[in-house]
Amino acid sequence: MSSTGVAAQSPEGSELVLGPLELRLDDREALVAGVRAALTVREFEVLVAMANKPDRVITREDVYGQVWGGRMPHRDRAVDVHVKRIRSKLAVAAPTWEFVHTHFGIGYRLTPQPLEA
Amino acid sequence: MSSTGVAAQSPEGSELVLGPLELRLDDREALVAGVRAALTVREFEVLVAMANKPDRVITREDVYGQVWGGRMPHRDRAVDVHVKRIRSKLAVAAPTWEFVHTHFGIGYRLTPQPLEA
DNA sequence: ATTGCTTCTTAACATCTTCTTCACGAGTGG
DNA sequence: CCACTCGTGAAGAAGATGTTAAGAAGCAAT
Repeated sequence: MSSTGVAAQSPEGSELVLGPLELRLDDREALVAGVRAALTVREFEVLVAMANKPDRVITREDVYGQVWGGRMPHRDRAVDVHVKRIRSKLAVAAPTWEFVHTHFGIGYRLTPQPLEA
Repeated sequence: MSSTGVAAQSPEGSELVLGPLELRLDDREALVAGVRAALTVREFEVLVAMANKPDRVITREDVYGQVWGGRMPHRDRAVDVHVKRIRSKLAVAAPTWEFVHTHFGIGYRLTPQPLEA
């Protein structure tokens, strides 16, 4: 666990907090503004992979390696599809926030950001 | 927002209270909205295992360890079957409440919750 | 020990969820 | 304009969970 960024420990166990986002690692549960996000196991793992480098760009290959293990097959879209579902579910729980940002040709970046100034 | 799912310990006999759910540990008796739920010993123990971590996800392995002891055999369904019966009996006593929630691929979570939001 | 009753376990089948992949359209940058 | 990347919806397969039933195992009373 040599993660960078804003990590926090809870009495219940290890827990990652990023703005309104709360990731309970032992329960594999994600809360957004206190609301359960109902992520699947894979979705949660993808989100955690990004959360381990908060506010930093992470490549698909990197995410794939952390979640699926091994090398990502050429043109595999698994990460994209999971990111899409993560976005949808987080948007339901916190419609005024943006979380996952796309970096074209590179990967994604997890940065909680209020929509509309 | 957070007026449901309040856990409490009684100083008198040991007793767990979760919303309309009341677990009398000494008597091994479960009351739902004041009504006796007539759980069997195993059912009661499974329910207590979940009640020890209210509103938190608990794995089948964890439940199994607490109730049966030792490691859960691969593909064992005992926990599931007991959860099913617990659900049925609690539903009889409190038809408008949901208690045990499934976390796919992980386990269960005990959170008293009124139906029909 | 035997009977009668309750509870537990296991198995089998039914249903649901999730993961993966495909396809196509939209977006991006040269 | 072209090649590539990404967003998105849908469908099938694999796997997990729900559900029911039957028999085994416990248990109390005889």
